[in-house]
Amino acid sequence: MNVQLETYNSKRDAILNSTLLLIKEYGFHGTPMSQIAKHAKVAAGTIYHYFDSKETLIIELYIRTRDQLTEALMEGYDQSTPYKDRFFKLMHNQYNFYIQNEPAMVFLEQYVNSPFAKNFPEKDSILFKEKIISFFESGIDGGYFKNIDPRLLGPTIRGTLVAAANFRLSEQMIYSEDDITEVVQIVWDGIKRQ
Amino acid sequence: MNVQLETYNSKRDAILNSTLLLIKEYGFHGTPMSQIAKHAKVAAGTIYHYFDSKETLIIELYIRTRDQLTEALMEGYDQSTPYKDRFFKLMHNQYNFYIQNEPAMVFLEQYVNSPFAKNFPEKDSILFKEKIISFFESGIDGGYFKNIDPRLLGPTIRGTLVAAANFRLSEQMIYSEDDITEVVQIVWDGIKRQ
DNA sequence: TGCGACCGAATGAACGTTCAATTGGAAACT
DNA sequence: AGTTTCCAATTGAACGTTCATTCGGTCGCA
Repeated sequence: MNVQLETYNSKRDAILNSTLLLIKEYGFHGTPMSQIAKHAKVAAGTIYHYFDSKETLIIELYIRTRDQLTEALMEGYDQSTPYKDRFFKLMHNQYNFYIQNEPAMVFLEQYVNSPFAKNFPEKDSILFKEKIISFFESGIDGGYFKNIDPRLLGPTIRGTLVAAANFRLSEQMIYSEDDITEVVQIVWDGIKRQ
Repeated sequence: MNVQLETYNSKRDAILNSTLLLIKEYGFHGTPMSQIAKHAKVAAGTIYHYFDSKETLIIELYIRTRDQLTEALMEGYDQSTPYKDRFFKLMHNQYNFYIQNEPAMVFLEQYVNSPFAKNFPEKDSILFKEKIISFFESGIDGGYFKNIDPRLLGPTIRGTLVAAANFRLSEQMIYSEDDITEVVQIVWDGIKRQ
């Protein structure tokens, strides 16, 4: 049953995976549908069985990738642990996701800076954003953070983690838990109440 | 003489300016040469009098924009003032540049995440990067900063400032000097020796 | 008169998308 | 159980459009 479901989706997934890899390598405009088809080992027409157009293909790839990031973020989240531990856990998860999924990180960064992002309202992820924002708000209310607009915190943290992950990856460094902690410490020290 | 020089370059500049604005709006693949020509009020063929191809046009636009950022960064830099003041001055300048040149910021962000950046060696700007890195090194040696790999500091700071500038701009906020200082303070507190 | 700046229609390649045809496998029927 | 029916999945050649680039020609100035 599960196997059947996977079989059913296998081509769709292959198309999405190929799109992710090729876009990381050649960018949006540098990856024709024909190349995606070839890489995914399907015919060009097959892509249009699963996606209306190249644009919706990319938007659906964004949704899938963003959801993967969300899931990775939440892994091991434990409401009962101290706030600072939860914060560090979230940061570690995010940084690890970037390091372990370079194509996903590159794609997300390209996407958010592209016109696609403007033309596509985020819909359901708004709920997630509100969860994150309320998490920051409780950090401010609890006296852990400076009194910063909580909507500013998300992008700021993302900016730092992405920059650090990019650097680690481009330098081909073997990363360790110490590395990660060093970067997360920069974020924490930056926004914590002094 | 200067006037003649400006006249000589006016179409070239118009092409570069139009490219910047259109790419911010529609992205790389969304701005055809014909549209650039129309916006710059020149014929399509004229672009090829100044640039070999669309790719070199974009690369030269990157060089010009990056040099504008560099110049803005260095404005009012005074070697004789205290280190912390110089650091804050640099951060203010960078943040102000982003806020006041949104198309430039968006373009730079798109560019660094695009395949162009990989295929084009940076050449001369390496000198500038080394200046920045040695500035950070002296911050570490002087005991102001944590002992972080100085090559990590540049991108990390850029990530924070870009994220903050993006947020300010997207929220249509009137920004004030206090705003800027708040963001710079996050950067400073993050990397300073505790 | 010569030359660089400039024009814009023409060119041809590349691309996203379509579609008529084929396959395969599951239900419906005998 | 075998046969037919049916439709979703898949194919890849073909289509029409878009786009970067070219090129023959005009203009204006030295």
